[in-house]
Amino acid sequence: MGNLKSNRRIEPRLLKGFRDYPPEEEMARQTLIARVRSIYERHGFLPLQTPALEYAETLLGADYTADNLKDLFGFRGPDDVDMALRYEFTVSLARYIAVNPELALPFRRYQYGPVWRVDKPGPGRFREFMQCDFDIVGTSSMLADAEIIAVMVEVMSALGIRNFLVRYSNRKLINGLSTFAGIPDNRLQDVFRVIDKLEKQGQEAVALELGPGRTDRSGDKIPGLNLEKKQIDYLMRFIDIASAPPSDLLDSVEKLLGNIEVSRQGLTELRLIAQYLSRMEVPADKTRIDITIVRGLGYYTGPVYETTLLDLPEYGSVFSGGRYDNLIERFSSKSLPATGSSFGVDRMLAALIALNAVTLTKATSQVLVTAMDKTLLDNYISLVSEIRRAGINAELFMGETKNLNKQLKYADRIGIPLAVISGSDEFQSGTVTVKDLRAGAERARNLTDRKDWLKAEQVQETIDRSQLIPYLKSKLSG
RNA sequence: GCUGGGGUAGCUCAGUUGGUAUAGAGCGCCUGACUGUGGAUCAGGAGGUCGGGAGUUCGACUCUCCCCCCCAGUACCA
Repeated sequence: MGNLKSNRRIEPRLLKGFRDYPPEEEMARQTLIARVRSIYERHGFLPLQTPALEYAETLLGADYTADNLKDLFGFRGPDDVDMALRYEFTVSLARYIAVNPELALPFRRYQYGPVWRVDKPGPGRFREFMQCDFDIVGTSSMLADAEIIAVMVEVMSALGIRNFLVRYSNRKLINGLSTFAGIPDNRLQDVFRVIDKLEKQGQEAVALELGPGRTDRSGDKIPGLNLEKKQIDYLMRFIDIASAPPSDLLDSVEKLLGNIEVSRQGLTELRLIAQYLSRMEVPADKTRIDITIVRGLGYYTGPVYETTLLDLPEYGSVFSGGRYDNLIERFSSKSLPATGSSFGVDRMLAALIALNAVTLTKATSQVLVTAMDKTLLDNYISLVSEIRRAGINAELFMGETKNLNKQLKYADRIGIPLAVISGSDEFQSGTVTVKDLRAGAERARNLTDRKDWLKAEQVQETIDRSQLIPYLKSKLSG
């Protein structure tokens, strides 16, 4: 078994929509996650992890078919079980809550990790990607929704993003409007899906999709919902109100929908959230009610939230969510209100990179101990150990070469800032040489002559061996 | 999924109407020089079955068909 030898060379390739996370990205991502976690935990959210694989029926509901299994990474696995990779965390959260009835409610939890979807990959869009959620389960209070929004604002700020806006609304506004306009409940989801395109496709396209449909730029036909003209007019009139000045936005909505019970309830909830946000001292310029926000997804029942980057509008919503009060109905007859929000880690990271809000580094070592003389190996080993004991990240060069040349090049390429050089000269005089590679790179910019470049003044110093640690520390803090 | 456009070295691309293309450039990479110093410079070098398969032809990177993959728009997004 396993010993069959084949000379076939395997092409090194990745599955469609999958990718590697190179060190510099992964380090930036871990920093991002650490910042986000600290905000979540400051608000009392607890970490929860759930398995990547779940029963197909857990993810899809009882009446899934083999066809449904193809819509996600689903398959018949070991023990003849139909299983699938999770495509989000919410269903797993619901399952967790359903099997842990003793859980103290409201339950605040956050979860991050990879999820998998069989989508067409695009720029910033993959089949395996990192998602980061946080939710409050077990309360209908608008206080929870306000807190979700407040956390979103804090997270964005903590990531170093200044120019963003969290907009929110309430689906109940349109729920009521639709009843009023005679749009059947089972079409509501479609209506939300179409209205969700407002930002990207514009009012005309939305009006067309609510009606007969339209043709996209490549000439492809997009079917419409075929609503009656009167119904479309109602919806478009509502959408028009969105451009009213914020001060009397809600009053305008009230004029149009104030006599519809559901809509009025939605209005009340929106006002409550705004009130709570202000009491929480969430910066007023970071949140705004925008009644065109609806979210395209099916399960939202009330307030919905979206975050846009004002400097990168093409990124769309980078952090969004809403209230979904039907959370565990798949697993229990009980109903459990919940609200939460999530962001795609990779997309957020891409945004941070685009905004220059992160620095990418390729090295974790701060010091490279070079090794040019085999007979001094013991010396090198104790040097690097000593540096590490002092709490400085360091590595000993382990390549095949003795060329100082190559060793410094190695350090330069991955961005290790300092190199410790210790040949026989230094060893005999009880000194070490420390080279500051960053200063060297800076200096090299204006030099074309190699002799000048080699002079190395202000770029390296030979110091007493006993002074090494303090010297390194002062270099690194400066 | 649908519509459209592409696939030539690791990357970006060039390659005249099918035959001096057993395929080139820049960047990158490797080796060496500059006597223990990353940059710059100079000199060498490795690397491609021209996405895969079938066909047309005396002959195909260049033409035809099928497949795969990539890009753009759009749909779906639980």
